[in-house]
Amino acid sequence: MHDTFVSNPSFFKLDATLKKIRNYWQKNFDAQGKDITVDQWLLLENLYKHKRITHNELARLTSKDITTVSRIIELLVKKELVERQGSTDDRRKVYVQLTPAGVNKYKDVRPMVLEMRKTGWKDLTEKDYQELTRILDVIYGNIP
Amino acid sequence: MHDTFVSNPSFFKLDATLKKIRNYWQKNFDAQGKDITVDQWLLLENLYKHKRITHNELARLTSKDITTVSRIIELLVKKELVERQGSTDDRRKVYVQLTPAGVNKYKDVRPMVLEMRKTGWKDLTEKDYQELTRILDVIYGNIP
DNA sequence: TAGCAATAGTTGTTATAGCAACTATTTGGT
DNA sequence: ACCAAATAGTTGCTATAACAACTATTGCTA
Repeated sequence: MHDTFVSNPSFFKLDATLKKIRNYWQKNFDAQGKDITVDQWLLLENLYKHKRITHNELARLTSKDITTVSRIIELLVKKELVERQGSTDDRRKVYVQLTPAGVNKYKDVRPMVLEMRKTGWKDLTEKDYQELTRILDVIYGNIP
Repeated sequence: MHDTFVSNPSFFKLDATLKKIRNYWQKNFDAQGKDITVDQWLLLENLYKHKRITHNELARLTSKDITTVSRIIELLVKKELVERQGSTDDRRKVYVQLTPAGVNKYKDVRPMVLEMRKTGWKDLTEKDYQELTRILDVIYGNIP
């Protein structure tokens, strides 16, 4: 734990990298006329995987605030990619799931996402991936 | 470049880690009554280092959109931590620098930031830092 | 079982992010 | 010298992020 990295801008580098990725994804979505944002895509991905979940679970799965999830879902409902269903057993809960159009959107966009991930990882190895994962997990766990 | 990581959510992990750090920093700023946001701090840091620079340079240094910089500077000016000066040689340019109160704020907040960086890097080595830096730099460079 | 705490979700507000459109200047090519 | 292109910055708009306050339920406990 020397000053060399205590004073170094790792936060800045994480932020800059993430913005670069996010902008690249968004530009590609726009260029292909996908009419979707990066974060809307992340929710679609989780809804495809989990079929039918509450706002709360979706927030936990995506590391998003529940208010943010609520508003993104609102936009996805307007686009008719997602539908909400009030729970009958616990009337506080609202379940969310993809519409058929939402499933199509997922299948339509997914190949692009895989390609873009490949682009980001060019010249990096499986070991690099594991190292990145490990280091980020430690940092995440260190923070109270 | 196997499917194991092409399909894995590295974007998500970066995003989640960054949010964790950002929220931790902000909570600490608030708890100590620093009356400043994380991104405002990043600008202060750069202004302290570079003394007197334009919005444009600040945007480049921080990986922020120039419109975002313009608005954050506006808030810092309202807090009287920063002052703007129109350039005389090129009248499109606006130079920005810390006020004496801004310098004090920087010196007041900096020890907290160093402590929080230490917390994030607990149990990690200098080599880990270099690995993270290397991997993020490669990803950054891969993206057009 | 009455009442209070906890939980799920929405709404309001402020900040950051990025694009488009705009003004004001400066630069470059002819 | 003139006009088009480029540059610096601001403003308007939409989306994401987070906190606080609020409603509507459900669970817990005295």
